[in-house]
Amino acid sequence: MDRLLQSVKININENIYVKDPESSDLGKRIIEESILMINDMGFESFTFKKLGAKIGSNESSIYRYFENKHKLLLYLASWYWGWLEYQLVFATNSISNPKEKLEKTIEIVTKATEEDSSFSHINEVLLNKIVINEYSKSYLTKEIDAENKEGYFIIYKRLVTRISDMIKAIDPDYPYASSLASTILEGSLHQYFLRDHFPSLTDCHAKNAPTAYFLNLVFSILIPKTK
Amino acid sequence: MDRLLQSVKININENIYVKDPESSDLGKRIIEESILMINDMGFESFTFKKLGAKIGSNESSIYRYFENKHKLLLYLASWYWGWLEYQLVFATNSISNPKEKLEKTIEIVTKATEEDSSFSHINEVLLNKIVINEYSKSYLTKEIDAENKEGYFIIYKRLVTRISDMIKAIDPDYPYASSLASTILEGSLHQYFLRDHFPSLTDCHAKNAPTAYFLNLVFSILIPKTK
DNA sequence: CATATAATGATAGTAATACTATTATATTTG
DNA sequence: CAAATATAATAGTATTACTATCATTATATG
Repeated sequence: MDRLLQSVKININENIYVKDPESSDLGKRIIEESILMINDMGFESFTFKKLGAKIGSNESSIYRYFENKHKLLLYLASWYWGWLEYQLVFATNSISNPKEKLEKTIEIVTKATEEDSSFSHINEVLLNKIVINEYSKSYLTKEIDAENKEGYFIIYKRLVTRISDMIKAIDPDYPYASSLASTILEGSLHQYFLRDHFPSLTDCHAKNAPTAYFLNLVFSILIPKTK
Repeated sequence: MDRLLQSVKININENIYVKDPESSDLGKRIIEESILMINDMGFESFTFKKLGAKIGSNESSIYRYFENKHKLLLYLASWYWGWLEYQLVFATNSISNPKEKLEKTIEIVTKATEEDSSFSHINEVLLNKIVINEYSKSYLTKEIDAENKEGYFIIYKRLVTRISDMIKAIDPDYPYASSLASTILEGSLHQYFLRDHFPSLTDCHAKNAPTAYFLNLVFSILIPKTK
């Protein structure tokens, strides 16, 4: 990744945290270790008490950063989507050809995650796994409408909207640009999950196969004329 | 729905329950009321204690039917997918034209659920809502591989395979039949969720719009020649 | 450099959850 | 009617998800 990112901070809705974890060493350790732990033991088994023990800190100290583990998950997910959005904008900004631009976008949002050394306390590869396995749980709740109103999902929504806009730029008459955009993002996570746990339900077995699947899918729909 | 269903029992893996809830009045009340409660309060807030209070029974009695609420969710989901599979097979069995057959299938698995009077203690409309909002939680767990091995997801997998086979029947050269089939099933649930909570991320606002979206998607991919 | 302020840590406590175990009481069936 | 089975009632446990209070340790500022 470009060194430009080293001076970039992913901007996350301030209401998600009590105290910005980027603002202190303890905060960064909370983020760093929670990624490892949630990936290891799953979100259900993960607790602030266990996290405290692991980072040699106290449960009560962690509560000064996040109200609860749900909010921590929202933070991690927002960070991930913000990071992905940055990569997307950075890589596609200079592309003027709409088809090429969408191609590059699909590639970026569906490819296997690679480590980014710009954020030393965040393991992007594991964070991607967390998003695959846990992201749905952050919005499949009874509080969804209230939390959406609070803006806890803006980054994700902005990402979908960006992709939707690119689809419209290619085919203004296609009536399902938003649905297709959300299908790409959500569907990509799902294909990776299937690959690992229900291999018979997917054809995405090779590295970056989801990219090939979605490229084929999207451009079969949008540009059947050029076939 | 056809009266044939009245003599049909949805067959669910016996390891999901301790005692078959279909085998007693209390069992049926557990299923009936748990659907209402999970729909009302969400799976997280739902407990066997609350369910017991609601049906005028005891927490410990419910544990004689299901080990825990996770297993109950697996049961409800299996029942839903089994019910949907039955409808699908019933409605498409006599269709010999592969394209028509897949069309009918997409229609059935993506359309809004309607009440089926054949199973008086099960509210299919609410059960569909539960599947939309909670199904992912049943497999996004650390126990997924063990539970998959136990066969807790066979009905769902069989459904995806059926759709995948129909796709292959239309285009044997399309290399992503399984991925496309899983995208239809999972994507349909997701579009309904978006419609209710993130309307800007979907174009599926009208009744049964997901059906139109997926019909267009699938047949743009599979039969671009006939366009 | 002293001291105020903020950050962190330690300890305790609570209500609820997700159970298990035991015993009592109905209900069914042979 | 007796035996077996199903259900209900009660109690108990470890863990979770916090809240509250107070002590200690950094750090910042005057």
